[in-house]
Amino acid sequence: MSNPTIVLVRNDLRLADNPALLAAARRGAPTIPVYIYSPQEDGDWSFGGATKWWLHQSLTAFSNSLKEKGAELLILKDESTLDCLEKLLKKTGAEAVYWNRRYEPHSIEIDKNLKTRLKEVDVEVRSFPGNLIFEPWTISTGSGTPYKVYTPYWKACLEAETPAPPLSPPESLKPFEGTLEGLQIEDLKLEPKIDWASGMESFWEPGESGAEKRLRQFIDSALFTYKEDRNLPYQDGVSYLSPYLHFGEISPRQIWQQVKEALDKTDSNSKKENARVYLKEIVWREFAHHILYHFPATLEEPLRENFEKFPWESNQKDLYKAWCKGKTGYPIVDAGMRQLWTTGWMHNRVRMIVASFLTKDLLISWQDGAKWFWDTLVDADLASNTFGWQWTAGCGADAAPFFRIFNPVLQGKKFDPDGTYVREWVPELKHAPAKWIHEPWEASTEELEKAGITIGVDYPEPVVNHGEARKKALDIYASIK
DNA sequence: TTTTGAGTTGTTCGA
DNA sequence: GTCGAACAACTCAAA
Repeated sequence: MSNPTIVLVRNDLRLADNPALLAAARRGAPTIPVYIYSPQEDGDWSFGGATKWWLHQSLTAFSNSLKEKGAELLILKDESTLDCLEKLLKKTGAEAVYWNRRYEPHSIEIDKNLKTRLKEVDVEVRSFPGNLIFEPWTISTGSGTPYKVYTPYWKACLEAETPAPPLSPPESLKPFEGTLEGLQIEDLKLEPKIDWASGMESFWEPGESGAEKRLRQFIDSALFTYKEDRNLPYQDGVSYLSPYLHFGEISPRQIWQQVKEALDKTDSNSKKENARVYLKEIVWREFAHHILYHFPATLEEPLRENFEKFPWESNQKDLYKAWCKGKTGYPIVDAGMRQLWTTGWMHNRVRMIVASFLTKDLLISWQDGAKWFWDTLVDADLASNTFGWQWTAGCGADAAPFFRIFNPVLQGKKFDPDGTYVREWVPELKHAPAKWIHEPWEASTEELEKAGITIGVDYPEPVVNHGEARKKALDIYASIK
């Protein structure tokens, strides 16, 4: 068994709980882990700027950890993964190709094709489940259809077979002795030309060890207060694991196991409840993948058909721009959009607020919102992004009832009562008192002057009147029923 | 096939 | 200031 094993590396940039890599190690032959960069194959969904930045850091980290195990990460670039792989097979005499499964429609297409073609030339091809806890086709309703409502889906997951415990990292990988001409990670040109990433660098540590640290930190300091604190954007009440999960620097099974252990160890019912709320969030990610797998058209189209005729505003470029740049005049919305722009991430509570504002106050399509998030989020994930946007717009699975329109002022007062979050991201309002920081247009001229703010000069006027916008949205929603 | 109960994350109005 | 009800049906999942 000396002919090498190729391991296709994708969004599974970790040594631990990596079934394909472990299987390659166990096969005993030299292992060639290869990352093939082929943006053309992703079509409309090629990597956004923030994703590229993260990927660059993460490939570097993964390449180093592979080295410690004895293997070299080969970096290649090609318009076709298949062509690239065929050349590599020829060059190396490899007889097996392993990978961990992907679940996005176009990824499935590519991987299916790879499998067929490679089998035709007698290569041993194996794909493994590693990036989800529950394979999307294993959870179904009593009548065999996919779930469209979360609660029964969650119950079905709990009743399904207990998730297998995560796998250990391979002890060592046998190196491939020949020479292979690969690219340097720098050659992929993933890093931005102009240096806009400094905000991200100070906030994030991409890579498997960064992921482990985050999880430990979260379990030690925030898991048991998660239920309430996850809603407060000025606090570290959330896990910050989304980008690590997206790139597979940690697996959901690893998270599940460690959180479950912490949950089982405590006797406090309240702590158990808090941990359970977090596990439910991990399963929301599974649900988003379940929906995209069974309804691939939801990438572009609403799951609920009556929304196909929704008259989204398509000529409001100025409003869209104001939203993107965080200049809507609604402080909590602007704070969120600027946090996103600076760090590549936004607190989930605020994601709901800005998404509700775009789709219901500005009546701009969820697709436009999803595109912006895709380009700016470091955790941009096709399944979660699509699902989240459809959910807020009211056209997705288990979606919010149409009359649930977030009031950006109330949300601000409720979840950022002192204005700490707003002051951090909207420095123009730094000296605004908590009393009116979420509605600066209500302040008197004296108060504004005292805080050094002139509305319309230092900080924008509200781009729409929320009360009126709400009424308009309700009318339209009523008309598409 | 029909029936029944239930459905993440809100807001507003009126007492 | 606080509280409960109304919002408007509809679709899903299971019995």
